[in-house]
Order: sequence, then C-alpha cells, then structure tokens
Amino acid sequence: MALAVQFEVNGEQVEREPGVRAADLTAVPEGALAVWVNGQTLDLSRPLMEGGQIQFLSFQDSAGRHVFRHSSAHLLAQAVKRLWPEAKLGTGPALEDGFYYDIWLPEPLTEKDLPRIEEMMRQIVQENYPIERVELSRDHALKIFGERGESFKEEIVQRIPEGAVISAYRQGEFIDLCSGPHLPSTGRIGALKLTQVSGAYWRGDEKNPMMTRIYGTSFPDQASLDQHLERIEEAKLRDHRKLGAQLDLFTFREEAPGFVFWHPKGHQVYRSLEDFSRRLQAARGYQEVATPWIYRVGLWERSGHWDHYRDNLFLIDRDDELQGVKPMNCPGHCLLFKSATRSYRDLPWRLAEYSPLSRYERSGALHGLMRVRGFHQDDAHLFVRPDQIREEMFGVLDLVDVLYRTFDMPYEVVLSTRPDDYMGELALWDRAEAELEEVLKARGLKYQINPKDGAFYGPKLDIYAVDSLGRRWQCATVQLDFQLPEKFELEYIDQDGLAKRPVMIHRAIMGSIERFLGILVEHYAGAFPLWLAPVQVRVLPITDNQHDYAESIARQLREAGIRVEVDDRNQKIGYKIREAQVEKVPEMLVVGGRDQENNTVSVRTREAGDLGAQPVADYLASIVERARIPG
RNA sequence: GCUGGCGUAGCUCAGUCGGUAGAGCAACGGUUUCGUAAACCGUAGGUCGUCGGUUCAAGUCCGACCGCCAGCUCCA
Repeated sequence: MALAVQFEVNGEQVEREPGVRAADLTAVPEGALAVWVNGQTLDLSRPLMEGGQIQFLSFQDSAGRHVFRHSSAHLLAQAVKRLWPEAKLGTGPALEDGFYYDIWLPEPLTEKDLPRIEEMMRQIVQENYPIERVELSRDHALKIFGERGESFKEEIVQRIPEGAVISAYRQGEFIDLCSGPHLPSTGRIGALKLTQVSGAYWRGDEKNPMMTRIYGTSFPDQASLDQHLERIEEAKLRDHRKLGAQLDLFTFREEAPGFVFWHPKGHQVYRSLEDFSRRLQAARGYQEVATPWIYRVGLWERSGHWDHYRDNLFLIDRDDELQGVKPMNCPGHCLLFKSATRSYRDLPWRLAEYSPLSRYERSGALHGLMRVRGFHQDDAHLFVRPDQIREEMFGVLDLVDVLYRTFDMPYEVVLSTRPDDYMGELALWDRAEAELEEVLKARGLKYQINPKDGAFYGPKLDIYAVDSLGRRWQCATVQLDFQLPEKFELEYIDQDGLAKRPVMIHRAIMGSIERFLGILVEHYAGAFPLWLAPVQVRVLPITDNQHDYAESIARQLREAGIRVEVDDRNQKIGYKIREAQVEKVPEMLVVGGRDQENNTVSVRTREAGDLGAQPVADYLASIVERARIPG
C-alpha cells in the first residue's frame, strides 16, 4: 500500500493514493483541456505520483491554448499521413496563435492542397479518437518509428538523452513521438483553418532536406475561429506601413534600408510623443542630456558591448582606429556620471536622453517602423543608492501607468529573475528581486515571473502593452544593473564619507519612439486622438466666397496653437469632407455664407459627423482645451 | 543572414506567344461656386529596381546584385 499524497484542488485539501488522475480528484470543470500540477502542464489522464496544487487549464489559459494547438498539430500530421502515406514527419509545435508541422513530402504542396487536408482533419475530429499517452523504451520507440518509415522521428529518438522518459501519443491509427501533454480526444478541436505553406529545412539547417511547413490555427468553436480570422484581416488593414504611406506620415527608401524618412505629418506626431514624454519626465525629476553618438571602440570594450553586441554595432574605420555608433545611451551616461564627484545627496540622479541610436539589424529582420536600424528611445538611466531602488522603481511604474493609460492600453508585467550565469553579489540580487516584487504588489499589479530570464547584470521588468486588437507589444522595460557601475567604477560619497557604488536602473517607457508610433498607428487605425493628430482641424469653405473668412478662422486657431489647414481647393464640400475623413482629420469646420454672416463655424467631427453651427469663440475655447497634450 | 515570393507613372494595378507601355486615383490647366464621404472637360507624367547576357528584337527569357513581402532567426 503506497503512502497517500496530499493535493490542493480549488482551495481544498484532498488526500489520495499516488497514481490518481486529476479527473478522479474532483469534478472536472467543463472546458478543461489539461491540468497544471507543481509548475508542469500534464494530460488530464496522467497518473499523478506526487501531491501538490492542482489547477485545471482551459482554452482561456495560455498553457491550455498551447496544449490545444499542439494537439491540432498532431491532427494535421495524421491527416497528411492519411493523404500521403509516404510523408515523413518532422516536428510540429504550437505557436502563439496556432501551430505548424514540418513534414517531408515526395512532391511540393501548394495552398490549393490545404482545403483537402482541412477536410481530412475535420473527419478525424468527427471520428473523435481518444488521445493516449504511452511511454516507450528507446528500442521500442526506434522500432515503432522505424517500421513506419519515420526517419526524422528516429533521429529525434536517438538525440533524447540517456535516462529521459520517451513518450508518444496515439490517436486512432496515428502515433507521434511527443512529450505532450495533449487534449483528451481529437473531438475537442471544434474549428480549424490551415493558413499557409512554406519551406523549412530540417532542423533549420540548409544542408538538411527541405520540409514542407504547414501553418494553421484552431479554436474550440467556429465563432472564435471566425473572430480570429477577422482580427487578422483587420490587422492587415491597419498595417502601419500601409497607413503610414496613405496618411503621408513616413516612407522608406532603398538608399537607406532600415532608416525612416519622416514626412512633415509623421514628424509632427513623433514630436508630440516626444513632448508628451518630456513633460511626464520633467514633472518627475528627470533631467534631459545629450551625449556623443560615436565613441572609440575602447568604450564599447569597457561597457561589454564589444563582447556581447558587436554584431549589432555600426563601425566606422577612420585614422586606423575603429569607432562605433551608439546602440544605447548607458555607457555615455556612465561617463557623464564620472564627470564630477557625486554625493549621496545627488542621488537618485535621473538622466533622460532622446538621441539617435543605431543598431545593425540583419536585412531579414527589418520591418517597417517596428524594426529599424536607426531610432530613438525615451531612454533614461537612474543612478541610485541601493536603498532607493524600491522608491525609484515605484516611480518608474507610475510613469508606465500614466503613459499607457493615456493611450488606453492595458498592460501586463513580467518579472525576470536571476539567471544561472549571474554576476555580482547574491545578497544584492535577492534584495533587489524581493523589492521588485514588493513594488509590484504595492502598485496592485498582476505580474508573471520568468525565472532565470533576467540579464546577467540584474533582474528586469518587461511591460507588454495590449492594443485595440488584443495584440501584446513589449515596449517598456526596466532593468536593474549592478554591473555597469562596476565596469565604469562609478562611485558616490556616502553619508559616512566612504565611496560607494551606485546601482543603475535602465528604463524606457515607450521604448523606441519609432516603433511605439507604429504601434499607435495600428492601435488607432490611423485615427489619432486630437492631441496627437498631425492636422487637428481642417477648415472647409463651401465656395470661394468664404476663403477669407476661412483663413481668418484658421489664423485664430493657429495663434492658439492648433494645427489647422484650409482646404481652399475648387471642389464641392462633399469632396473636401471625404478627403478629410480619409485622411482621418479629427475635426472639420465647414464654413459657408450662413456661417460667415453669423460668425459661426459648422463643426463636423471624424467620429460623430455633423454637430451643427457654433460661435467661433466657443469653438476656439473648446478646441484649445481638448487639444492639450495630456500629463 | 537563410528559404520562398514580389519589383511597370506619386499611389493601386493591367500588359497575351518576345515585336519599343496602358487604366483609375493623385498632380497640373480650364469650366462649375456648390451646406456635410468622390462635379465635368482636358494636359502632362515611365532608363519597366540595377547591371550583364540570349535574340534581328527583352517589361516579357537567363544570371548576378539591390530593395520589399512572408516565414525562420533575433529583438526595442
């Protein structure tokens, strides 16, 4: 008789024999796909040998979705094997929003083959096979996959280290080498769609045979799938590269790949973002500086960039000496810190900088504003005493909150802790990590922990903004750094008269302003809020007779700091309105003979349409109030 | 960087079997002077990404390069 083990389910303690299945512990909630036990995701039917906290995972949980998509990949493989028995399976993982499977096929596949495969997948869903886990010896696994001609699977089996459990999952006639976990049965995959095919080399190595990679996505029901596909269509329409050209914000040219040409309108938005950031930071005791953008290579050697970041440096070879264009501001700020003897009274010292940064990105990585080679950050470095970490982190998170709230973006926080190859004092790490958690709790923020994912020089917080389409973007990042002050031998004189080492906090809130602007274009579908819009108001005279009146209104608005244009082209009012709407101008002032007589403007907004006539003075007061930069 | 695809007017795109380039929108000129999402007529605009090759003849076929797109990898 084995000793009983203790489980905690839904807050209740349950005692059972080892080997019990999660499904036997309690009523399995509807929609449960897998179970989470002691940090591991397992099949619902997996025998549990040790006790612990039990949590059921549904499609709502990212781990649950992962299981769902992973089983969908198996489903895809089974369908392909039925249609092409000579196919050989590679690997088939789950992705964030779907899955793929790499499969070797005797003939290349095209998108036209996808519906046929989907059809077979649906049939297998109908057949509703239970998905069963089997554990195999190495020899047995080699025999099974050898007999089936699965040479890639044999290769994987041979790579599995000695002593590791080798498992496979079986559904109907199909079996796949896999560590799992998986759904209870194929019938759970309610709706699926194969989205694309592409080539991929086995194990990503071009010397290996070319596999066919089939991408797809799947959901518990058709409505969720449709919603997902609509979102993808919507995202395509909002693509910032497309809107950026349509709205005359920016362009790229092949003469300077990875660098942005900002048009007047785009640069206006860019500057509004920068102004907004400056106001927020000035109000929180940051001081803006400007430091050099090209340094002799020795600086980069000292900072560690030469060892860790050399491939991303733009290098200049002059006078037999290498110099590097800065990819980050931190070393410059360290040098600035050293320009005088610092007192404990000077700390925290918060240095902000918006200078251009350059990083060499490989050509395939470039992507509109989201990934460029030349950019700017709302960057700052805080030099703090160890006892100030908590308060400064609190302040940084406050800034994060104000900023994302302004753009109506919820955000998620991930704390990354000490990696195995950490540098510095263990005690400082422990204290810093504990304080970060305390700060997060004090701010009432929900956060995830990525254990051991911090940088070698300090723990970090990554903040993911969620846009209007529900996509997550990593923008803000806050990193504690114990190493750079060491490398630059930074010191301050403490109260006791002794020289001490400060801690550095690297932080950016928008991250790259270029990228953040790209995200905002997609978030707002190009329809910027009034304070950000490059043209805030357009005056539309109905006939040539109102040109002078329109100009006088524009002048008054301009003098009040409003960005205004007059559309004095010889066109009908409907035409001018249509153009202004297409260009997403937030407010239009239609002025005709009646307005001129009564000294009014007929207000039309981008969202609400015609609001009727208003006295000019009233409108002026209202727009000035509403167009103010927040913060 | 790798794999696949693409590159024709400012933009979106057509161009058949290899025979010297076309539309809509935008621009420009004129007519129209109009009250809430596209008035009408006309004009101009191209080294077909670049370089080389095949051919009597190349936007079209071949090669190299550049850039862009999707994916991989990487990341702000």
